[in-house]
Amino acid sequence: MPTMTSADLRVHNQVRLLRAVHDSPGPLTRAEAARRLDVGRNTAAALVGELEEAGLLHEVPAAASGRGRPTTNLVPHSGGPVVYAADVREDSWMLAAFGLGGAMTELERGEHDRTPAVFADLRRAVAAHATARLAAVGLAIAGPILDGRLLHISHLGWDEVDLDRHLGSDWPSAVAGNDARLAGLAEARRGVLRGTGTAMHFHIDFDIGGTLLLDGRAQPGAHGIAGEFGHMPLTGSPLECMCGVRGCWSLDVGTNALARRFGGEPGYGSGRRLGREILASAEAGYVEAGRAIDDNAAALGRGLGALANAVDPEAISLSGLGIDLLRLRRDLIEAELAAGLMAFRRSRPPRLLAGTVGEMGPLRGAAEIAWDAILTPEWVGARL
Amino acid sequence: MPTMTSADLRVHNQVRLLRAVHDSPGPLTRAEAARRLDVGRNTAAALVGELEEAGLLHEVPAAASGRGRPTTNLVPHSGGPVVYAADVREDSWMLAAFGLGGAMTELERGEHDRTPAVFADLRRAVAAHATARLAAVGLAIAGPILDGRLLHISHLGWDEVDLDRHLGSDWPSAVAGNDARLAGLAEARRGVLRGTGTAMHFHIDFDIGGTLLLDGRAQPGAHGIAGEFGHMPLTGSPLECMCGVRGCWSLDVGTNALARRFGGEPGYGSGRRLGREILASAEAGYVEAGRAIDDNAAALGRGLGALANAVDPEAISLSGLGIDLLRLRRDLIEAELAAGLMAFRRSRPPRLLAGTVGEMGPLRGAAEIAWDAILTPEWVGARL
DNA sequence: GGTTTTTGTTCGCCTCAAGAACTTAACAGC
DNA sequence: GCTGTTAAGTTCTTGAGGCGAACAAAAACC
Repeated sequence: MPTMTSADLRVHNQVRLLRAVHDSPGPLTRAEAARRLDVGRNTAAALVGELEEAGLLHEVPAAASGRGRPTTNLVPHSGGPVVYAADVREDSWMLAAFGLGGAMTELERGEHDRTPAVFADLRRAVAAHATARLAAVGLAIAGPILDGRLLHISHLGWDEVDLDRHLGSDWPSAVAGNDARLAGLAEARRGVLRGTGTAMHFHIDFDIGGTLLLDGRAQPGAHGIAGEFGHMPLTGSPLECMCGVRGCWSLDVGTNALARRFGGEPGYGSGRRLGREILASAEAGYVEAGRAIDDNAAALGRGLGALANAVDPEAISLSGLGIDLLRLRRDLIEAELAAGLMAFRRSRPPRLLAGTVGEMGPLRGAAEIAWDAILTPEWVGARL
Repeated sequence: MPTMTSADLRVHNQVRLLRAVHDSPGPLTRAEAARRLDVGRNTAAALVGELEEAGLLHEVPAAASGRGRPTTNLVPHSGGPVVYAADVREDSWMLAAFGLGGAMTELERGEHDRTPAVFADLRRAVAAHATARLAAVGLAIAGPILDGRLLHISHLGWDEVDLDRHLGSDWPSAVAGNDARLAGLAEARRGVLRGTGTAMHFHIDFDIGGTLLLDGRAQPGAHGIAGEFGHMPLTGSPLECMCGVRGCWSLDVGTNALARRFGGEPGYGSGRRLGREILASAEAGYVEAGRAIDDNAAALGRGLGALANAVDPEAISLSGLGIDLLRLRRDLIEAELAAGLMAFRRSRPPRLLAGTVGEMGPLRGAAEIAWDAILTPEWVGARL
């Protein structure tokens, strides 16, 4: 609970108003905003007026809907702040701009050579698209980020890659997060998990990453490296994992597990490709491939059940391969999930949902954490 | 972010002041409170004055400490609100009163016959000690509580015991929580986890219960039944658990696991007694007992490592048998914990701490949730 | 006994949101 | 096409909150 004086109230309510605009799925009218914030029409007028003055919001006449005097829609200011978000994957990257409300404009994308040189590319790209309007940069990275700085991505051979060193400090407040966590955040803010209290999201690719979502916030943990659910021994694999632990859940779920089964080489690239082929074979009816998919789905469900005992989520959403598994073997996943649930919980299992944000999940999540850095009393207050 | 008007500011700051008094480890002076809340001395005077008026706080002259005009200590009002907290265990119960700041007064305790009739006893006890000052009741129960109402305690044969039915509704705002969760909350508020951001607590008794603590709040999950970490298959046990799942961590950790090893009957009572005897034997140097303790400790550490990968806690505290295991085999627990951690995390393992609140942890935690129900703008505002 | 330090107290100032009363701009019905 | 209804916008007054400045009080220090 922060200190607050009557003067701080204005900024407090202005932030609430901006958040309402940002979070609103559709266009938000001034009258509706007043209702949502539970302030009078007069107060809303004052708030909006000052935000317009500060170049943070713009009013445009709204199409009349029904009786009554028509109102205005609250839209981003043409000169207002934007955030850039980048998604750095194992072999490619992408940079996009996001306005208030979440409108995306792709800026640039590229491949990279699997060395930290990608961050130099990114830096160049941000500089190339620099604007005075740029207010924050959000980064999604396919690996754990310790204390917001140090990357440890074993399959790329990145051992203690220092983000600060590679990115420099010429950007306004850069914030970074794990891709799976940010994908989950995107689902919680703009996808299928919107409005949930306690939820989990899992992105299934060559392995599993995930996050715990509480009231629309993705939990980072003490050092920003929470969410490695894939590296818990939930399904009894006897193998040793690249992470240094034996028996990880990820050894049984994801495209690496599929590839390994057919003698393919597990790995982020080849494993993923082979895994996709196996998925296609299974869909085409090949029995062996189908069995592999079954085992993958079963292991997924079993692990989710175990986690549900600990977390008691209202809903669990999946992305990546998880969406395919859900499409092909939902019954199996749900059966195994139930088998992993303590008996008394089986009458109220968590809802199991396919993510709706899509491939851009990490990017959208990165935009959200960047906006979170902006939509604070401090930043808005300084902007006037 | 709640709506706030200038009139709400008063209550907001009054709640902050009461919380500061409640959370302060030692006596809190008015001057120090003003600094902590970051309000002026004049404002603090006004806040305290109104709270004294409302019978929520009392000022007593403070012993002068160093230079300067002496100030007053903020202490509970002699007619102010108290909360009652009850701890209902498998065969006994206890009721106590807690004042603002956490001062405890035991009211009554008793055995029970392992049927829900205990709640009638409890109801009688609360009625017997009824006061106009009673503002809320907190309940710690040794089992999961679904949606704050339905108990499912398999080893007692309680299947869908409805708390509301057994307790009636003649109490002011009763809140209930799982005992392990509340023990963790007590550590986070008044024990070894005070001040942590992301932390976990585990109470090890005949099995394992726990909770995730974020900024001093114990996470309840969607239905209030989060925290059953003991019912995840973290250590590869082949056995079937009473909870209905195979391979639970709890099958390898806790007094039941010790008892089972020596052919004893697992169970909350006998298992616990036998487990304690084995612990004593191990301390006395008996080799077989020592091995059993070793295995228990190793399984504990291994599970904690797995969970730390997912949660990234800054600290993990233990209570119950966990304190003994930590005392006897900390090295083993830490080694196994490290082995379960992803390699890159091993340089920053979570701090592993023995809880300091003690046996009354669940009771103190129950008092905390009861006070949480009181120290809100709504309640304080209504009280004037 | 004077000085320093810390705190309590009083008073004027500025800001905020609320509420009431009024105005404006659409739609609906005849 | 006119009038009534409905929902918003606008204006002004009002009460409350916290702050800062100036002053008073009560202890310790020298």
